[in-house]
Amino acid sequence: MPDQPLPPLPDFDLMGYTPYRLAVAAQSLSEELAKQYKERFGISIPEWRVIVHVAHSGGASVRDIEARVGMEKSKVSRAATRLEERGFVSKDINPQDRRLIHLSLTPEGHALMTELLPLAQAFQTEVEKRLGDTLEGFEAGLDKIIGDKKP
Amino acid sequence: MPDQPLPPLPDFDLMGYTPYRLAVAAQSLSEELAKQYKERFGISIPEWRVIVHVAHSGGASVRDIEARVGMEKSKVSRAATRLEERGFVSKDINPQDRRLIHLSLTPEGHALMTELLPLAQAFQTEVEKRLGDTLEGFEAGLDKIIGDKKP
DNA sequence: AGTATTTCGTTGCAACTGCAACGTTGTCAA
DNA sequence: TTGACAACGTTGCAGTTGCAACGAAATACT
Repeated sequence: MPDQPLPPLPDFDLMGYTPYRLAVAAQSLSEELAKQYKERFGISIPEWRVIVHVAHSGGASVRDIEARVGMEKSKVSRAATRLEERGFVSKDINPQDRRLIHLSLTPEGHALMTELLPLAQAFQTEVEKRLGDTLEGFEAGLDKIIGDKKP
Repeated sequence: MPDQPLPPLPDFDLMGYTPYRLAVAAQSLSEELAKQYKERFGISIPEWRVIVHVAHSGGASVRDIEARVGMEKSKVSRAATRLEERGFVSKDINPQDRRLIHLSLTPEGHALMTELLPLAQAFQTEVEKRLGDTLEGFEAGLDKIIGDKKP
């Protein structure tokens, strides 16, 4: 007696599933980018995000980065520690509120960013070129997924 | 003597950086989806990807999934082991090539997918609705980033 | 004032990850 | 056939992750 009593499943193609496709695309792009500065500067993705935000904001607390960049605070904390150990950022307590840690670029960190940022910009340009005329629609879609987070 | 000798950095906004935005969007969508079946079925993302591919292909080897889904083979292996321990898939050695492990759904796994897939489909529909008229351009952009992988 | 509550950053812990090394099995060629 | 080589899946290991718990510091409440 054959076991055919199971009703067929709805046919579901993972390769056409948007959340999956999005995850694959993100991983692909992230790895491609990370590879560049990982092997050249020894900077991981969390460290990259922290230092870029510090550079852009000109000094921020762990909580700032947690909120703006959407990283776990422990992740931020450990990334900041590694960056400090390497001499790229300094961690100072905020005298006004001594719970806060003020992260800022050291001269070495500044020098690092001077090398790193043009590289990142070039990658952005290359991505835009690859997206071609779909760029606009693509970015619009990203906006809709991310939602507005501009306080 | 003030320390102003540092040349200003190119102003770089992480929030407008496509690779970063893509990563955030992917994480957001993945977490939103994973939350549903994680707390209801105790299935992690790697497990989800494996079992969906097994269900769709009607049986696959670890290597198949590694190639098609883009997961590390050790990750596939461990996810498959967990799924087997929970009774959702069975791992049998392929008699033709005894190096290969044939993963297939158990009746319990089939039942799980019967519950899970409609949920996933509903999420897809919701995402499409959220993307609205940007859906087409967005998917086209994903295609350009992922590259064609349809053997 | 003094006390409770909240916020901030760090740390302990268990789970997960990627990578290399391994044993097993199959393939190829001498 | 035999031996070298490649493919497959698992496992050991070190590094990373998220979560909860923690101490220190600030704020709110009485």
